[in-house]
Amino acid sequence: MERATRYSKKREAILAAIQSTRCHPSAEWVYQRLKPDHPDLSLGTVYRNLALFQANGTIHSVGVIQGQERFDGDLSPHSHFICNCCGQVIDLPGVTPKAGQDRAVSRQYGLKVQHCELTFHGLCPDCIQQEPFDL
Amino acid sequence: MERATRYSKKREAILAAIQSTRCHPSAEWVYQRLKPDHPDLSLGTVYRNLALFQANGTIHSVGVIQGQERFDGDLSPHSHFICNCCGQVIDLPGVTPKAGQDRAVSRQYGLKVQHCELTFHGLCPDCIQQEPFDL
DNA sequence: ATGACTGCAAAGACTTTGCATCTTT
DNA sequence: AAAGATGCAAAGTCTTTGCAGTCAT
Repeated sequence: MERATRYSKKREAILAAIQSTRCHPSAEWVYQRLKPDHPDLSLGTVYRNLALFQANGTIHSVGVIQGQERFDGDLSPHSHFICNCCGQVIDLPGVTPKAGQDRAVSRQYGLKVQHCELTFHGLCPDCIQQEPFDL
Repeated sequence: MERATRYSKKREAILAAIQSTRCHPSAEWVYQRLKPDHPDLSLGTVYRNLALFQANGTIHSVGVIQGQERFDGDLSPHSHFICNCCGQVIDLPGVTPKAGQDRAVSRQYGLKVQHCELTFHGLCPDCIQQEPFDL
């Protein structure tokens, strides 16, 4: 038997915060973002709800970047670029893995592929500018 | 001026440990692995050397899996499958992103792509077997 | 009322770091 | 001898969790 889920104003606000930004937020970011309107919000609640959203597939994890886990509320197929310098995550709509590659891998290796992600790493426009030229 | 690097028996052993396994080890794994032969090895040294290897490109990070960062000493182009259940990382030789996609992304988005990775998530053969069938 | 949700603060897990000591060159 | 590398333990970060009080149904 699975645990029932009730309505919660803060849960709603946490999800809305994630879904209304393209910055791929961390728990701390969500907390700081909502703190002004929800002065009694606690970081523990943010973490608990992020775990819940992840478990039921409402959001995805982008992975741990510079020590903090980052989340994405956009479930449409797209890839990410992660800046090695500032940690910014940039969406790459339209960029996808080869079609059918997940099924090919499943068959070929006897795995059950549930998810596939393509990620690019490097320097974002901002950090390219700030790079020293004599290196 | 950059800092010189001297020889160190432990550094050599740490690198050898990573390069001689396909398990994509964590710092703790390397530490436990070398402890018998190097009783005075400390975890701090493992971390410091892992950071060094990563900085000079001798090893890659596979990312943080279930709380621990995992590393890969195999620099040849290949992809990874990560088990959502046990955290095991499996190499997928021959599985690669679309050719030229990194350059396309660089151009299209004004980024400087340095690295691109394709990762699959799901259940490994071991965990498929242990899955309950009535779910 | 019942069971879920939350705040708070403590605990946990992993990683980093300061400093004295030991090694390599 | 100089500068790097290490052990040890303390400190740092991010995340999880226990418990008592609060809220939704």
